[in-house]
Amino acid sequence: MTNSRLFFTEKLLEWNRETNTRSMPWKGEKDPYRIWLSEIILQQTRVEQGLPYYQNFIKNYPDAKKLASAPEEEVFRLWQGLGYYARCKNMLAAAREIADTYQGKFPAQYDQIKALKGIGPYTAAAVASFAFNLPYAVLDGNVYRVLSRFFGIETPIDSTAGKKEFGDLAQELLPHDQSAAYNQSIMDFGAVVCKPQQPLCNECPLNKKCAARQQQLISVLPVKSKKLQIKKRYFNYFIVHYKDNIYIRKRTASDIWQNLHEFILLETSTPLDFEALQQTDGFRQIFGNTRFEFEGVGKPGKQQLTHQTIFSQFISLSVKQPLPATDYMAVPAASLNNYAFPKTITAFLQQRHLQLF
DNA sequence: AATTCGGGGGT
DNA sequence: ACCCCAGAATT
Repeated sequence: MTNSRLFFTEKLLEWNRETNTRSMPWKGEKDPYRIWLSEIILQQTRVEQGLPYYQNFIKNYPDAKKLASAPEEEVFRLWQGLGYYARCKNMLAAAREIADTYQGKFPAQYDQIKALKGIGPYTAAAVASFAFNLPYAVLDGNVYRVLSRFFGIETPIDSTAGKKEFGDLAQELLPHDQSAAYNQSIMDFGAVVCKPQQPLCNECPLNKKCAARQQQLISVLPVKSKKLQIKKRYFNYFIVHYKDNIYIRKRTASDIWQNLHEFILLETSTPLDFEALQQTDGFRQIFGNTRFEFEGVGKPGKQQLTHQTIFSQFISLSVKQPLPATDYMAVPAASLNNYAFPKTITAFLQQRHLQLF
């Protein structure tokens, strides 16, 4: 252990004891189920955004067995709006694994924890340290930022080499007798003091030995090598009424919003109005020769995702005969709130209640 | 090793 | 616009 590393760990723990006031409902929590649930919800998600979901899940499913036996659609409804829906699917799979293989008792060994669906290196270390005080250092966005700045490491954090370098360093810095407190400290410190923008360097207890501060690298650390490309997509949704039913389906393709539902979708590579849409093959495949009556259009939607921009329009139609389209099902309009929908559709549904077609 | 998976908030 | 968020699974 070098001097600066001892200094780092000691000052961090001291900051946590004396200055850290960040409070969260699962802090100090020892129930591994609750810790796990909070960690799954908080993957790539801000505490403020995830908090109400956490409360709701704990209330509805107080333990792993309850979650494991819950109806899948009900669980997705609770997850609706939180994003990254694979987390929900994997969470259910993990809960069932805990119920079946471990009799509902959360496994206490790192390798067992890590083997559960949806649990990667970060979450395994978090649960192992917080619930069982096992010596595994967490490596999340906060840790990357704090370590890269204090130690002046310019290796890109989104590279294989970076993951190993930062992971090894984080593990070396971990005081094995205080893994829970230390892991909590470094993440809180990154969130409160060593923030992405406008970090509080003047009041930082580490500033004397911070390499980024000494070398004026605060704004360039941590380094990320990849830049993402954003695609534009045009989702034309048809809300087709048949008697009191509306056609929907569950999205299953390897694409966004897996396991969520949607109306009849005609995706186009360019924006098209209703008249132009009717001339496409896709439209004819859906409607065939079925006569339809135009009911109205909803407010156009625009949703910004990480890798794509979704432009959506909503066109309401009514038919007097069932549609030939087979992969959609006609469900009672009043039952729509039993299904989980992506944000762009729930926004439309809310809008529609005000307008009424 | 690179890509893809949401949605919200800050700048 | 762009970045970031208690990352993980898939390709």
